[in-house]
Amino acid sequence: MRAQCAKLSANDISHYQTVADRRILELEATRDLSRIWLHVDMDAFYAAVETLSNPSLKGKPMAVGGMSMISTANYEARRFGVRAAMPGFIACKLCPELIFVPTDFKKYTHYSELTRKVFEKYDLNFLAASLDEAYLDITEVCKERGMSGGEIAEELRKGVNEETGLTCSAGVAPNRLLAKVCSDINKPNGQFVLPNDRLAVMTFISSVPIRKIGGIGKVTEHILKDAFGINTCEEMIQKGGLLCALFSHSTAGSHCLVFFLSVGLGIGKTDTPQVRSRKSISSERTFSATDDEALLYQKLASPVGIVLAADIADMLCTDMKKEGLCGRTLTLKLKTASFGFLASLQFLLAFHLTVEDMIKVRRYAPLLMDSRRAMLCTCPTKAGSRGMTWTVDKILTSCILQEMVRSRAVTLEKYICSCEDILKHASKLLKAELPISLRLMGLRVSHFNEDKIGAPSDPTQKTLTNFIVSGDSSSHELLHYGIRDPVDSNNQRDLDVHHCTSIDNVEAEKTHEPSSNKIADKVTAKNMLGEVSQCKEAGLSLPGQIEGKSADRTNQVIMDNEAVFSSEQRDELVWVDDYKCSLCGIEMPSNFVEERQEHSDFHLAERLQKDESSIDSRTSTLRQRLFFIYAMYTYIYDQ
DNA sequence: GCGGATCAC
DNA sequence: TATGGTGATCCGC
Repeated sequence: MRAQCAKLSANDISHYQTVADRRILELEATRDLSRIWLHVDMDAFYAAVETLSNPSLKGKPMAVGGMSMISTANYEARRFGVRAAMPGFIACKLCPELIFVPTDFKKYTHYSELTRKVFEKYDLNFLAASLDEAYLDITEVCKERGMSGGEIAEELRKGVNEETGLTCSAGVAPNRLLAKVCSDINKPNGQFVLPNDRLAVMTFISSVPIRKIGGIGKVTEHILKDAFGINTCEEMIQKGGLLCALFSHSTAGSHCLVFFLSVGLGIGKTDTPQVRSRKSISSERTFSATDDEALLYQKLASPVGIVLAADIADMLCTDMKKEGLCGRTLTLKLKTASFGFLASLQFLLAFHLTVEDMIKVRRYAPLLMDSRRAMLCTCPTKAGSRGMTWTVDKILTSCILQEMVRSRAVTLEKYICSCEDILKHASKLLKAELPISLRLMGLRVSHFNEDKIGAPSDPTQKTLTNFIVSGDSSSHELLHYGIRDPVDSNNQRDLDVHHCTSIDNVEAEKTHEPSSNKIADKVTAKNMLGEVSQCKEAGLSLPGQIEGKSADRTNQVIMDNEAVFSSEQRDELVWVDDYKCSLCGIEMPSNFVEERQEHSDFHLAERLQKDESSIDSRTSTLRQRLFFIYAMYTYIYDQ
């Protein structure tokens, strides 16, 4: 975005500034100062509830959660820097005295209900944002009782305290966006009132840091700061021209111009939306990374007879039954083990990576993670290619250490809710990903039965599969092209897996390295030093030890390899009669452009694999093989 | 409709 | 030793 900013001419900027100014005027015209909204936020809710049921915790630093993750911490613990969403073992280091209390949602739900009974007295249609937060439209109650927003807030907070013994904070403002910001100002056990006055709102919002705004998270904050120099809401307006030039004009979304400008103006929603029904239901578990297929299947569902608590499909099914839901889209979520640090280190050392290169590595990381897919897949993550500015630090953390999340979904013809159905389709989704090493799996069902209400679709219209199978279609031969119901594509998948077994050698080969690069390898200082010295032995040059082997030379080698691949092997695939693959005989019409490309890639991958093993037997220093793998991925990625 | 990404709590 | 779980939404195919 910075680059795009730089490209703008003075003319462009003044043009966009005009457009932005017009938008600002339009938005200003929509400003609604007629409502009074109140945002209530319970203070350290879970921690406070736990203290209530165990008063001996009072005054001591305490956190709700475990060694893996903390949900919330009381104010004593916060003084040490302990925060929600912090891993427990880190919190321990910050505060060795810290007391841990496991989460108990039953308790929190109970107290949440008590608070909501109080909220109801002020707004029957209040919006519950979570167990411990709610928005109330107190316009009417203020009028009826002739009280100010501040007075109502005082009374409500007192009521909550009497009812529960807990304290809360409140913000009163003309809209929800502002009310939320306000409730944070005098936290804990305090309140802040922003009057329904345009000047007051503008003065208030001008100095608010953008991160305080709901919807602006870590990433958006970083983009706005880094690319536009926007730190406060006021600057949203000042840099309106730039924002206008680079953000979409769509009317919704937290990443659109209208949203950013309204934040700058302190404009937010004032309506009471109708209660929205849920759109999906899911269950997921984190576990210690494994690539054991039986174990992975077992995480989805235990073998018959053995019921484990951590059975994802069963948990989901139970929840669905509770809510009486049936859905027809099933999504499998996967979190792969973190990208091996040692593997990354080898890349760094081998290629003297610049920042640019590191971005590439991140792009290739998913390919490296999963060599089988890498050969067929042409879609690595695009995150690194969006022109975001990356600090070296950011790259190191996200490129090397960040785990990768994927999802795979099917939409079925029938609505499902039984554990068997969920499991059947989930297993197929998982099967297509094997082999893989995972540390999390999750299942989500969406596209519920009720979704249809109000949808313009014609229930009598047949699906494509039905259309073909039922014989309405005159082109029965379509079936001969291998078009199947995706749900029933097991055979095809099996074929892929079979074809790809040879490719797994890339991965298998790694285990023959002097020290293995297995995913989720433990990284210790000792380990790392050992690895570096082994890199040396294997002929890898290290920074500062480079003679003729400069980064340029490295690039040259890669480019040479690329050139060879492109000229010789790219065109060797011939479609006989423009129809049949000369290598394996598979039939594919010429208009299946992408499918054909993928098919060629597959044969290419096969070929590369063979080449690599022959090189491996001839010479093969670690360095050479890294070159080879790098070039291979580069080529496939570019394809 | 799918998959990645972001966000809230 | 060790960095969660649930749900929503948006964007670009």
